[in-house]
Amino acid sequence: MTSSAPAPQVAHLDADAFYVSIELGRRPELRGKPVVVSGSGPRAVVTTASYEARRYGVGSAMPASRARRLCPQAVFLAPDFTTYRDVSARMMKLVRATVERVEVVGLDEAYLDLEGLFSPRAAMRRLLAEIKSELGLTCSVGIGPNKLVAKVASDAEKPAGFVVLSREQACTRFAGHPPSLVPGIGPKTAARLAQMGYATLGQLASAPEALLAERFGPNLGRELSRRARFEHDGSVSSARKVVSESRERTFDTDIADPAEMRSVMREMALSLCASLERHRRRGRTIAIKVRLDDWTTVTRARTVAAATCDPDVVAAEALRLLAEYAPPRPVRLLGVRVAGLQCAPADGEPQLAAPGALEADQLALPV
DNA sequence: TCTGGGGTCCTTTGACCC
DNA sequence: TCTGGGGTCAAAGGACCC
Repeated sequence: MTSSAPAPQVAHLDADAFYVSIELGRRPELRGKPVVVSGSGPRAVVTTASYEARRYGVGSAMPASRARRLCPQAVFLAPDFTTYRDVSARMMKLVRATVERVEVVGLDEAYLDLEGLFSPRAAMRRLLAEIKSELGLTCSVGIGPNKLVAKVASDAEKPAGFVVLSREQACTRFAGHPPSLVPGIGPKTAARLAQMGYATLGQLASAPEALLAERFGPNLGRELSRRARFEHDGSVSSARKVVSESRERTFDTDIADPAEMRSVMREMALSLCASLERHRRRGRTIAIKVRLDDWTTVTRARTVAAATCDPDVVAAEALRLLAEYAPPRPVRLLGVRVAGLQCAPADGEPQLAAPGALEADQLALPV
């Protein structure tokens, strides 16, 4: 490398087995044992598994019933999101005391803009030590020239990893890994790529971009090609706008009784509106989601004249949409959503129309 | 093996307007 | 009058992420 401008440095900080670690903090007798945080119903899934439980094949998003079969001796704990949110807030406070620009992604991870830091690596080491001593949590860190490299690097040596890579090093190191290693390439896209003969990031990186564009559309095609080369120019942005809020519920057993569906829908609309009200949010688009017993998922939406968080309006519209769809089979999930959110006007003030002047950004895949 | 909940964003399609 | 193109908006579906 010669005289190119110094690459911006980004860190990705990711708490290891976050929920489980918090639980172990208050139940130290469980340390070293397989521990699983999951719901309790027949259709619950695993939220987090300790590394001991992972050795038995237990992993996130797996049905809890299967986790129990794989590891019957595991201790199953119900999630306590109130505490997790609290610990997360304390962790992010420590992060912000170290770095000015922080992009929080979920409760347990964040991107940090290291620009301007005197000694980024030393600063990150100190931050890790602080998080460990104050909260008892171990984190993994990835550092790279962009968010994509940082993210994949932080995942590479979990738990307690500390991996610094240039873009070129990332390309070399992960060339033999499947494309799904990269965020934004999920199972569906990975399967299509595999069918085209691109089973590794190295192969994908040398695929003709025109071919990818033809198969996946110009935006995603180009993005796949760039990601395979670990190119990414999204910046670390502290402010994200909430665009929708929802409630949904999966039933322990499917329901077929319309009256029961209406009752659940009403209940969720009330809870949703209470939260919208609390956050001074209103939205114009009211949508429902219905998942049938055969897993087909249908959404229906209607945009109303004025933004609202009125439970009567939201519930009535949701019930109307449900009646119009009239689920033809038993239902396993119902949901309600309010989108097109805007902040409520100050009392008595008329609401200005949203400018809607969003930047024409590049394809906004995660990372 | 039988798949949560809460989100974001993209693509496609169709309506409507100029 | 007919046709086409472009822009915008809304709806629906789907992929993906934590």
